[in-house]
Amino acid sequence: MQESVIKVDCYDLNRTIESGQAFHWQPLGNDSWQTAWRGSWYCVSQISETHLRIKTLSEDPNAIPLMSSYLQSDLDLRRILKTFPDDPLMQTAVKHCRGLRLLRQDPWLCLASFILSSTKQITQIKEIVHLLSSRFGQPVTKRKGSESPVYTFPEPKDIMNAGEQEIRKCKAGFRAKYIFQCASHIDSGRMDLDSLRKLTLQDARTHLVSLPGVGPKIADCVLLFAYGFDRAFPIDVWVQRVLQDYYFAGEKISKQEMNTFVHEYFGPNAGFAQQYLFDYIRGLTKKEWGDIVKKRSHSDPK
DNA sequence: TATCAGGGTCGTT
DNA sequence: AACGACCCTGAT
Repeated sequence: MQESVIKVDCYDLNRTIESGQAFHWQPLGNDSWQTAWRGSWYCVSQISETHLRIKTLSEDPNAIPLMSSYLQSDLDLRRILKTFPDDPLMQTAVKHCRGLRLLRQDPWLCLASFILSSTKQITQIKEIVHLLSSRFGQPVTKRKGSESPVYTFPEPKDIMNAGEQEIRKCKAGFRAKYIFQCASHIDSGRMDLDSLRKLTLQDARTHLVSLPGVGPKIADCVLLFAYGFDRAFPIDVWVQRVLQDYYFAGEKISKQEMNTFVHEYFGPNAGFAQQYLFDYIRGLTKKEWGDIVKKRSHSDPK
């Protein structure tokens, strides 16, 4: 067992893991989460405002640093927040999301997760990821034969061997075909996810969008949550609502204009800002959101 | 019981 | 650019 306590500044582990960017973590007590990652069991706990603890059964001497990198625990969050636009909604979101970070995930798991995400709720996405892992992944236990194991997410090869019908049985629905086809592209070498790291945002995006079942939104999620392209800005139903209702006050606008606005307005860390807006408004009632929109139209008519 | 929406994409007008 | 199809489940 390897164990290490790492110092952090303004890191909210629970909020980060539950913010709809990663789907393969399981709660283990109040402020602890476990997962199977890189073939081993891992547990991350928030032990104070300023410290996280990482435990793992991995023998890899780099296991802890790799998990730290995944957690992005040494990122200077204040520096990021300073670049956000100074409008009431954004600043309220910043207060609400205190300690929310972006993770740096594995491209394949991230890609598969967000293919599964289309018109699904976050709890459903987690369930599908869990079903796929428990049926076609590799079991990993904290102690031999004790508690119920956690499972690694299946590799593309495992998905291929399982077959589309079995993927479908994990409640994947029409997404099963896409997962299967993407696995095929990757396993055969027609798509090399690692090679995308070296590309520009636009080039990497073009490659991702060429995959079956991957459109602009899912591509942007992978670019942001796995590759760390800070300007990638996924526009899902919630963020679309924010842009339409709040920033454009109901005014009709083309996708093109919207992308231009987002890039210029939210700046170099647009993706981070997007996640804050997403996490904030997702928790609001319809009425609360309506009130915010109303207030904005009084104070700042466009 | 019926309808809607949930971190979309694809193929067709 | 707009629209239905695609699977399926929980909430209203």
